Amino acid sequence: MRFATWNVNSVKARLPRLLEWLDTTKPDVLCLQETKVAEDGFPTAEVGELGYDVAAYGQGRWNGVALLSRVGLDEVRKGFAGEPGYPDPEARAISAVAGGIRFYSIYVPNGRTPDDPHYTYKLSWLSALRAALAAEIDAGPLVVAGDFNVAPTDDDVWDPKVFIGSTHVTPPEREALSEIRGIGLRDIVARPMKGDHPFTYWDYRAGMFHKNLGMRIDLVYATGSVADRVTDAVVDREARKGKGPSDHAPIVVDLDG
DNA sequence: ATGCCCTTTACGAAAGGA
Repeated sequence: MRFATWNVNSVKARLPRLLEWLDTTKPDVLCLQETKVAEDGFPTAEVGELGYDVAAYGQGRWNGVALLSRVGLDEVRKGFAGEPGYPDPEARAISAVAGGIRFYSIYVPNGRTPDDPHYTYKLSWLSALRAALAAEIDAGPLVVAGDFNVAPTDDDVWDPKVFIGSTHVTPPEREALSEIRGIGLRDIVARPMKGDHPFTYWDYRAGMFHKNLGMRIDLVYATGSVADRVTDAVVDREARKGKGPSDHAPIVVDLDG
């Protein structure tokens, strides 16, 4: 089984690239973030022609998550129990069972700056996610994948000095991720196609991608029942090249069986 | 070369991203 996660930064703007990527990479399950469309605007028919079922959760202009699967999609849930909003609910989490695994596609709030109310919201959201996951960690195999908007360690940013005083690297954010792992989830670290750091995001500006100045903020957390089956995990930086890419690259994970 | 910000709504410009 092959699954993947990808922040596409608008599924409409990325549709030609998404379809080409699906056709060549052929994941069984794909977790999408920042789709930026309401459910009725999702290109369900287009991905359906490639054999994928869709579960989408969107609100239009911002956010938006989805799951694509060609091995079934059951027990779809939009959001999670106790999920905070700002103050209204935002489309940042969707989960469903596919191929015997419950997959979460999540888009963690950005936080903006450490003194911004959105930062408090980010920490609350991560805490609520941990609680929701803890309640079902024993229910079966689980994968939580997506844009966590946190670089777990200083090795996960291209220059830690640049990020002093910024979000994505603060101790409370990193502790929130550690607490999520603490309920029984393992970080499936992908191998980079280039360099020593499996970065998944590179700013569009200033040739950051071409200098490989990125961040590892897209993550795959999985229960041991899934992690023990991993045969390969890679950041597909090919998908970040060329004309009209997302600013994030997909992570592709292969499982035995 | 992989190449120097993008997407949304809305029709100009502002917001958000990380």
